[in-house]
Amino acid sequence: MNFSQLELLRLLEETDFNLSKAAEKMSVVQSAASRQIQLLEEELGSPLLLRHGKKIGGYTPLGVKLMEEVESIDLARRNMQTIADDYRDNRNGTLHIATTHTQAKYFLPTPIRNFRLKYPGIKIYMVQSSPGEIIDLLHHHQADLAICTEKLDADEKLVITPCYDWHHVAVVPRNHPLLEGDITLERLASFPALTYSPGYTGRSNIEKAFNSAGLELDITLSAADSDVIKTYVRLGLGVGIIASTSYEPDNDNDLQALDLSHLIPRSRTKIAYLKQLYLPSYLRYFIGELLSHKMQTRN
Amino acid sequence: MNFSQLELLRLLEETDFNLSKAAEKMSVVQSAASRQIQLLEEELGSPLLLRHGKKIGGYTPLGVKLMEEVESIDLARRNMQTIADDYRDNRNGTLHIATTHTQAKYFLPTPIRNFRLKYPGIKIYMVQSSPGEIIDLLHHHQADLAICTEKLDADEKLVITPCYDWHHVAVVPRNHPLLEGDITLERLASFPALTYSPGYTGRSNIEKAFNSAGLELDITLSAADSDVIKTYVRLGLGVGIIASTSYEPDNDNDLQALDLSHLIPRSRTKIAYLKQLYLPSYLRYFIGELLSHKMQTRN
DNA sequence: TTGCGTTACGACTCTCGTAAGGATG
DNA sequence: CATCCTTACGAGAGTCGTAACGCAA
Repeated sequence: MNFSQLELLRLLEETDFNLSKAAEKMSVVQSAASRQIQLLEEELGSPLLLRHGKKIGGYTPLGVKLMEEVESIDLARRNMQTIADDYRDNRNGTLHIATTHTQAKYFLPTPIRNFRLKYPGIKIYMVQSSPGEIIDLLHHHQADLAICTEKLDADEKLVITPCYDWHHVAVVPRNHPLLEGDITLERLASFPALTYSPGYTGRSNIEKAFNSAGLELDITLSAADSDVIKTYVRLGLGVGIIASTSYEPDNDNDLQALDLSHLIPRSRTKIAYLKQLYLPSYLRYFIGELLSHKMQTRN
Repeated sequence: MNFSQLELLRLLEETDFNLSKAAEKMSVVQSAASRQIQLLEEELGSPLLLRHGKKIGGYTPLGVKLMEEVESIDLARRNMQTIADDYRDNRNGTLHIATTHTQAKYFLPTPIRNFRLKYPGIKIYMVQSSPGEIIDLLHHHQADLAICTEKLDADEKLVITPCYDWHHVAVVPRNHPLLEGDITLERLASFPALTYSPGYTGRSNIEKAFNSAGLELDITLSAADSDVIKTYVRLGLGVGIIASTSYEPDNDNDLQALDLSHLIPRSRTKIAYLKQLYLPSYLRYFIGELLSHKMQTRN
């Protein structure tokens, strides 16, 4: 048994059990990969892969059980490298952040600027994606840190820390009829609405609010990103419902924002990382920056 | 990085950082071991071992950090082997039990007999030792399961399950003056006592009882084992204080047992195993036997 | 026929063991 | 001077890549 064999076994899952592709990811030829898998199966005394004819269909039940241990070994090995790298020179390294548009554009700029001042040598990779995929990226070691609002519920493999709370605002062009009179869910529901796609940035809380009031929101346009929503609000398509943090008075002074915190439950943006993952010093620092920045966030 | 290098690094700790001995345990020559350690250090980019001249003094701080991950890898690899073996044939295997004399002689015979009926192919190795050493055996993977009363307190690496409760009895030859009148701590303390060595079989509870009563017990003889104590009680050296389970009416009818459950706190015998360790099916069965047998244990 | 996994075999790389060297107490 | 770690080098084991084969859609 050796690390390459286990890595290969792990890569099979990511490649839909295509040995050729897994071999390529390991920079070896198929035949070598085939042989290594066979050696591992021979050593353990039972087949680990289901073979339909000459096609690999998946793990055997034994294989599935073993994969838990393989994951654990893989993680520990990554940690060893991380620890050693961090020890040798904690000013270099990489930081892979997975987050949504809203966080990337409106929350992260300041923490990242502060972080760069202290760790200019760290290369930052930011992946923007949907909350569901962000979680996947964490689990597949393609991101060190996730920052988002939705889909971060109890997950025993993750450490999840609340970062900051925020609420939604309605944005409308100046002189919009909504601006006259009190804001209620009923009045909001009487206009066409523009807001986030399902699964993004507190969309679930918006639905919760209208559903429990027995109202249905007429959503004309769903987008993953506040800027798209604002653009179409400017075109007069309806009332935008976005995160308060996404309304920038300086740039958005042609729009007016209306506090909805009394109508729609507040949302909580969280930070998540793998529980067993070793955090190098710069990553701990960055998390500290995120958590301290939340204090200054307007509510 | 490969498993042998990590195993070698781990063995250094067990051999007082004697590379020659560690190499021997791996069945390789010193020079090969030396080279492998160097390759690992080179790969990680920093020294892992403190070298005083040409002598290895211990791990570097980096080395210490890495050892946690090495332990984790080692455990997962053992688990893989166990899982595969268990899957291929769960009727063969080995069961390493670490326990004390008292459990081995008076508690385990029945569960082990029952276990053998179901799993005749499993080789049972029983190590008798002191509670402190029993814990060590678990941590060093030299025992799968520990059964004892003392020293099994909260340990985050262990799963500890209560097995059965018992109390102490005083044993004396027939016609001993202690037999006339009520049993009190004071009267007990007035005779020379024979009981377990410190750290064995509820000795801590015995001390607790006498200490909190402000009494000092005159312990003439301490032994690790109930049979030795009974032997000297028969010679008239004094009053024996042993586990109730160690008094066998059939064999010990020349002695009389006096219940001390109202004087000395009850003791609890526990089962422990490593939290991260995979338990093969026969081991889970054996634990089940232990836990169900406790029901039948006389109190 | 193309794609994918397995088998066969020669070339190469890597690790081991032997043996000599050097440091420490 | 005995113990222990390191260095040097040749022999051997193990892995890889090329190439041919087998099976399925």
